[in-house]
Amino acid sequence: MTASRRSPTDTELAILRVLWAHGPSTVREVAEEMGREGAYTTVLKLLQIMTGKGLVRRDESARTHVYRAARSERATQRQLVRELADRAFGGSAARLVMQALAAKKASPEELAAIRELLAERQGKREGA
Amino acid sequence: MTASRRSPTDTELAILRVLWAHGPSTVREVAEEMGREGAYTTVLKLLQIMTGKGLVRRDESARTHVYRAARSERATQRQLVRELADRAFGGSAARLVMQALAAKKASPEELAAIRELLAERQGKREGA
DNA sequence: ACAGGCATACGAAATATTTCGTAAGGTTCG
DNA sequence: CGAACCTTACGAAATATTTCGTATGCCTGT
Repeated sequence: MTASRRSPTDTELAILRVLWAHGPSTVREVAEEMGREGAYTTVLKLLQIMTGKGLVRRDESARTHVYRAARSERATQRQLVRELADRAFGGSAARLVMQALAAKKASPEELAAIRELLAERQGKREGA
Repeated sequence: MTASRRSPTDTELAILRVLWAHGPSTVREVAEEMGREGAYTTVLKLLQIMTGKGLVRRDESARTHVYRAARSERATQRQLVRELADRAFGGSAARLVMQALAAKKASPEELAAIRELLAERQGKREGA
């Protein structure tokens, strides 16, 4: 199973973000949302390429095609994180986490959420 | 100031990993460590380009030049994390952390270390 | 001195990514 | 219908990245 290919490029990711945020969209909607109305055909071309790569699905039932992300935002994020861990942290997500915590300030709420998640994970070992 | 440009590419990062792990190295050493002895001049070229980009520093005092990473592994990791947060997590390192924890299993020791780090960070507010 | 080995430099091909122009054809409306 | 407008398709230029071949010269050992 050749499940996952290469991760989306920068521009592809920018497009995916629009699709995740707005749901299935036409080329025009994506272009507008990206603030690049002038580059309509650029977005079109990218979406065509992304269709070829399987990053998006295309509904051609209407003349104006509608695109949607093929994979969920979450699944894609996980893949990106995994790749970064492999590329720069010797495969250790934990080390990545520690650098992430150091790299940007998180709000107290966010820290709390993380602690909760951690507690949950460790809790699993003891069957809650 | 224009401190940081674009992050290292995949191959550049692979070279940096060698330099971080082994310290200042010659082209040959880097090539061997990467298991690409056949591609000696490729590694040389990359190192030359990286020198131009400021990613590595070159000691030319001997005939055989010695290269070292210009920035620490940690600083680079932080930059990469920040970029990923911006590109795929709406700039939130906290959300990145949560996905990272979900993406790969961490050992109990690692989880403990993370919890400790978190406790420390929250502790700061109270001056411990 | 000279041959062999090894080093750097660098041009240019091979790839990959992004951008844009233009062609072709459908739709709408007066 | 026919003009104006919209759509997709797609070739090809502009960039960026990676790879390799070749030129050139230094340093060794004999």
